[in-house]
Parts: sequence; C-alpha cells; structure tokens
Amino acid sequence: MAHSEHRSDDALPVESTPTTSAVALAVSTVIFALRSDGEGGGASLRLPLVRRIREPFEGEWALPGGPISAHEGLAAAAGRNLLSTTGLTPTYLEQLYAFGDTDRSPGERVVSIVYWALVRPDQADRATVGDNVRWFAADELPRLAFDHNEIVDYALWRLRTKMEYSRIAHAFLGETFTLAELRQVHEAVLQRELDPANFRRQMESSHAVVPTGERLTGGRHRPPRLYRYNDSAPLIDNGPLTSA
Amino acid sequence: MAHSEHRSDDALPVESTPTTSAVALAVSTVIFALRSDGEGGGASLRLPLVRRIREPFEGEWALPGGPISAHEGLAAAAGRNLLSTTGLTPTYLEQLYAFGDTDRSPGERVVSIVYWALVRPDQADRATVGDNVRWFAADELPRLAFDHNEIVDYALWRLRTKMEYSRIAHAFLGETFTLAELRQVHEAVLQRELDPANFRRQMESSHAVVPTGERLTGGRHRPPRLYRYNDSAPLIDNGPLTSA
DNA sequence: GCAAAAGTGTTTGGTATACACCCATGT
DNA sequence: ACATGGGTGTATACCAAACACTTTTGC
Repeated sequence: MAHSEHRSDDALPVESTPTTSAVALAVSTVIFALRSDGEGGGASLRLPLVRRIREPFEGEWALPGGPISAHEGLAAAAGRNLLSTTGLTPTYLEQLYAFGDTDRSPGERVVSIVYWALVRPDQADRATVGDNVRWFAADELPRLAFDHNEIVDYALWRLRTKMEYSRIAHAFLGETFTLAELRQVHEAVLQRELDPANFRRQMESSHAVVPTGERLTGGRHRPPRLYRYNDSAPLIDNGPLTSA
Repeated sequence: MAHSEHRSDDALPVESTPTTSAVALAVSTVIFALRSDGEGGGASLRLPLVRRIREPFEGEWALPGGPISAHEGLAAAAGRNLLSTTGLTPTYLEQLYAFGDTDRSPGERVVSIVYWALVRPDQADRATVGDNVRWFAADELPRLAFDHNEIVDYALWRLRTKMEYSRIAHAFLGETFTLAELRQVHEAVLQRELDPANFRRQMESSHAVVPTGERLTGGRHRPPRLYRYNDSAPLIDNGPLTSA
C-alpha cells in the first residue's frame, strides 16, 4: 500500500476533508431492452453501447457514462447521462455496483458507479442510433473498453437473479399486457421455457398483476385477458432503500 | 438540474476526462460483531463507531471511514481504513452501496462507497477502544452523523437477508464450532429462535459445514461434534464477482 | 371441424416445520 | 438419578413442477 498509515485521530470520518481526491468519479449504465428478433415469438436481450471517441480505447465500444456534476444525485446523474447519450428514459433504474480497481483505466484512476436500467420496446425504438450508438445482443458482445465486459456480465446476473424473486419483468412491457407476454419476458431473460399454467398461478398468487377486464382480440385463438401491473403491492426488494 | 446538458458526443464515456471532479470520494464501513451480553447464551449484534473530531457533526458518532488513495482498490481502502481506525481485521468484507445524495454532507458534496464487514469475537476484543471509538448495540444506536443511521439500517437488512440464503454466519465464529454455536449466530442475527433439529438438517444438506471428528467436552451434557466451514462448497452468492 | 392458444384441475415429489423421543455426559 | 443439551425419527403442511384436460377464438 502506497499510502502512509493514518493515526487513529487522523483518519476519522473523512467527510470533512475538503481536498478533492486524485480519483476521478464517473457514472455508467447498463441498459437492457427486450427486442423480438426476426419473426418467431422469441425475443432477446439487447443493450445499447457507445463508441469511444478518445483514448484510451478510442474506437471501441463501451457503456454509456459520464461525469457526476456537483449538484445532482447519483441516480439523477445516471438518468441524465442516459438520456443525453442514447435518448432513452428508463422504466426501471437501480444501482449495480461501484467498480474501482486501480488498473481498470490505463494511466488514470477512475471509480465508476454503475447503474442498470430496463426500458420498454417502444422507448428503445425511439432511441438514438448511429455510428456512435448501436444495439448489441447481450450474449454476443464484442470486446468492450475497460472492464465493461465484466460489468455487463454482472448486470446480466443481477437481472436474472432478480427476475426470479422480484417483479421487474413488467418494466419491459407497456401499460397493459397479457400473461403470455409477461411469461415470454421471463423466458427470454431466464433463457428457459416456463409452464404457462404454473406461471399463471404464480402471478395470480403473488398479486403482482391485476386483470383490467379487457381482452386482447385479433389473435387466431381465444382472446387472452389483459393485465396491469399492481402498484399497490409491496416489493420485497430493496429493503430500507426507497429511492434509486 | 443545475448542470448544463451535454451534447451526445460530449458526454461519451468519461473515463478519459482527466479533470478531477468537484465531488469528494470516501469509503466507510459498517462492522458487525456478535458479542454475548451478560450471562445468558443470548448474544447481540454490536458495531464500533468513531467520534467525529471536526465539523460537520463534531462530537457525534459516525461510521469509520476515510479517503481513497490513488493506488489502492476500494476494498483495500476499506480494509486499511478499518484497521487504522479500529484495529480490526474483518473475516468478511463486501461492498454495500454507494451513497451520493447531494445533501448528505452539509456544505460539501461527498460520495461514500460503503462496505460492510463481519469480525470474530476474539478480533473484536483486540479492537481499539477509547474515548473516540466505542461499541454500540446495533438496535440501540444514538443519532449518528450524516445519513449513517440509514446506512446502518440498510447494512442490517442486507446482513439478515443474506444470512437466510448464504452462508456467512461462520464469519462470526472461530475455526471450529458446534452446530449450537452456529445456530445461536443465526438466532441472534435473525432475532428469532430456530429448531435445533431442523437447523442441523439444513446445514447437513447444504454441505456448508463438515464435521472435524472431534467433540467439544466440558459442558454438563453430551459432548457436541465440532464442525469446520466447508471452503470447497460453492457460494451461490455474488455471481461473477469474485473479489470483495 | 380443426388448429392454436387460453385457462382449469389434479397428481406428485420435494422441502420446511413441529414435535416426540432417545442418547450421552456432568453433577 | 436427573438435568441438560445433543442428536434422530416422523407426521404434517405447503409449494412448485408436470401434465391431462376443457374452453374459446380464427380460419
């Protein structure tokens, strides 16, 4: 450790030290959307990346990110940055992890506080796309700048883990949806098929969704009920933390 | 938002911006130990706090913390700081959350990356104690500096949640232990009694612990088997992240 | 009528809980 | 002997998965 050891009195809470540190602070976001590929009902997880226009890693793909300005919270910084780089407004936004290895950015010390976000397909369609912003399939990423491959892996793990015990799947869908659509979201994320009958019972018993009374017509089969997300049901989720 | 909006090209990944931001970066740690209170087998969660010797919140109790130096990782910074302020070496150390509300430190913008740690009783006994470092019962804390009460609440929630599906209880114990001791750790953390018979079966089926073959004599009853933590068993835990 | 998906019912196996009961040691 | 916790056995309840079956639409 290069740092000289502090005496106890010296190293008491730092929040009083007004010296800005030599460590740069940034916010990045892993954004997930579910997009149907081709024709079959199968959908796949996709995420937008931006091309770096400076060294290091100039020309390579990276997570959208930016600096934190002094007068905005972390989640706000993530949301603002997200909007300005990709044009996206997330339905769901949560802190993922703070990455701070000393060697993650060549020549410079950067600590990145990474968020992960879910967006709906209609929002994703409206997103900026161009030479410097492009969507990739989450399981077919190129080699990314910095430690961003690791970060995406971790975000994917969190998404999949959380899908099993929480109810975030609706963040990929519109206001109303059928149980089949909701199930297909689960199937696409978890990468396995689910029994429609059991899935229905799980959703009903969890009270995560409520029927709207309407049905979706137009399919060449029995018209399914439309459901809406149940906002009043409690999330057994983030513990004491409400925001984020 | 006081910050002017970035143009897309402008706000691409920041890791290249060498300007140090106006935001201070710190590391703090919530340290838990299990200490038997009085005589009964009952133990309670306790944590060490340090007294602030500067404004803001001078004289109030706060979590141990300090700045991040340029050439050490986040977990290393937490560990070093922990050692220098309290003399403790944790058995378990994990990142909790990055706290960065704009108003959490009066007059200054501080982002704190908070870790949580578990220490064994023998380590806890060796810890520095004095006018500026004192142990408190986790459920009888005074009003702390900054948002540290919130942070401790969140750490407690994480500890309790994780205790139910992971195997971190052994971090509170020595090299070998009886199942009764391990069960008492669970009971103290979860604040409810557990059936000894069922607890035994859960531990056996999870293969989290292995019998050493030895027994603990000296009690005025049948000598219980001693167990050791099973390092080779997988933790279904932090996903792709290995360190921390 | 037939295909296709919605929706219901039933069986089954695993797992958590409660609790009765025996075992081995110190006093 | 008896008190105390160690350790085993077992009945019950609950829950998730598997799958057979009925319903309702479009063609």
